[in-house]
Amino acid sequence: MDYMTTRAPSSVSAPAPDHSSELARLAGLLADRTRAAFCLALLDGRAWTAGELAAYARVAPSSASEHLTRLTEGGLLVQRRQGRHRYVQLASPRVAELLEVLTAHLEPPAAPPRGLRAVNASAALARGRTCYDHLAGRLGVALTDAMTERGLLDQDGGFALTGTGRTWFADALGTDAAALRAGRRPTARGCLDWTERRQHLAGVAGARLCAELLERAWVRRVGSGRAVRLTTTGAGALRDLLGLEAEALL
Amino acid sequence: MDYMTTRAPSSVSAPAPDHSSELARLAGLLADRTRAAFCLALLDGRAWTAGELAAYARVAPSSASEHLTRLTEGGLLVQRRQGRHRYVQLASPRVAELLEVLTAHLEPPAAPPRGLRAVNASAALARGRTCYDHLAGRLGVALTDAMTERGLLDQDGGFALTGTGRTWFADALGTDAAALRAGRRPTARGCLDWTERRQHLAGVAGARLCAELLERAWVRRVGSGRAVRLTTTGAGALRDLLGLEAEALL
DNA sequence: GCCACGTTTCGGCCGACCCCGAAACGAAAC
DNA sequence: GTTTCGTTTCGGGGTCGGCCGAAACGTGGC
Repeated sequence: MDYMTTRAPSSVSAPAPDHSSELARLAGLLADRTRAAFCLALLDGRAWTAGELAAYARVAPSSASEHLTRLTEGGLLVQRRQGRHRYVQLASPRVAELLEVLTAHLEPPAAPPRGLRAVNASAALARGRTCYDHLAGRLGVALTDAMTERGLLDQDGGFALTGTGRTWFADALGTDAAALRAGRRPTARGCLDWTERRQHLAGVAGARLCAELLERAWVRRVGSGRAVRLTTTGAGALRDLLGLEAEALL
Repeated sequence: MDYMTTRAPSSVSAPAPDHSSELARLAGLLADRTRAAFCLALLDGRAWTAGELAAYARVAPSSASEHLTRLTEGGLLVQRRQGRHRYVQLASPRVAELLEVLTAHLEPPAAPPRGLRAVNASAALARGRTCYDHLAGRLGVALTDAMTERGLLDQDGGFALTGTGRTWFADALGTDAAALRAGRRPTARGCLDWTERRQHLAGVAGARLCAELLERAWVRRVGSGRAVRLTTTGAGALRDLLGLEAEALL
């Protein structure tokens, strides 16, 4: 095996032990159409049953079961057994972020939706939806823009909540600064919106905002999917709080 | 959480056309030990020849060639043919970011380096190195910390350059605000350092900082790898500019 | 022109793994 | 108890893709 000893970039240290194997293993979890479909579906932040995912991805329940075991043992999903159901969910916001970064590298969607039902569904998703645990779609981007205009967010030098942004979270939403710095998760970060091709607010702040708006019924889930919709009271409240004119999102 | 008790996701639209196939295809590019090793090696930001990578990953040149073709056609690498050499490089900062996010999810390295040469090499890397086009290791983290203490960076509400940070870049480094907002690449973002387990400065600002320090010979590459080292003039200059006490990094 | 050498193409071998259906398991419903 | 139904395990078939060596290609050096 002479090629092993041929003129190598000799001083370039060892090939990072099995860092490469680890990376390959992680990527391999997503390197299958069915498993990728599972993860993208789970990106809505909710827990799905094994059967639901099997039907969604159009594979036999047995295949779905094996895939879920792999994804769980690989650390991407967590599961909870309840009666005769197996519920799975993304393991953490970090996994959601990983999926976001990967999908941001994909080609823009080529095929427009076909059929009336599909058109309606995709229109609802484009208007507003959850992205793991924060808000996305036109609603998410509009909120992010309004916060930026008000000086609550800084998108100019990166992506961060400003000082006034932190006091706004405390005063308007009752989320104080300590709650915004929970664990290692970043307080605020941008998440690329795949319908708007713009950034919207993610991180702890994005999650708190989403939870609070749902709690106050300013935003409501529509259907059983991840689509959400602004309520009329929500529109009024957000106009007061952020100067957001959002009639188009009702 | 009530959303966990769901029914069949019948109305949850189509399984996102072949978004899942696309994701699987992308992940598949990295789902191989050899290709992953190539990409991690290329994360130093430089161009490698096919033969160098083959020797590095300990595979036959023929195998390396096929892998490189796949990675290039998959969009992760770009190549340039020069004489009888084929130089490859990461396709963009976005690819570097993708690799960073993925490696951040890996287990912390289990095996400590063995052998004197390996220990020296890994010590040099831990002290300072390039991470694609910006600085990492203790040097990168120390710079980031100093900038944060001086109020040039905001790591509290996310990760962003402050107003004073932008003027600092203009005054101290001659990089004006326009140059910091080049294209869609974020001005500043955090990049998780895999030796320090802390964030260091990446994005356009991180790249400009690294380029400028190399240009002024405040930092110099050591060996042929990605390790870098602070020079004595550099230590003095950075003490003046940032109050950075960095004798340990010389 | 001829050789050296980095790279590529091709054929063949082999292991990994994705799919399914059949059967078993276990919890809930009756 | 029996039935129903979601899930899991197992075996088998087929494909995909990794690896290599041998030979061809093409550039640069002599």
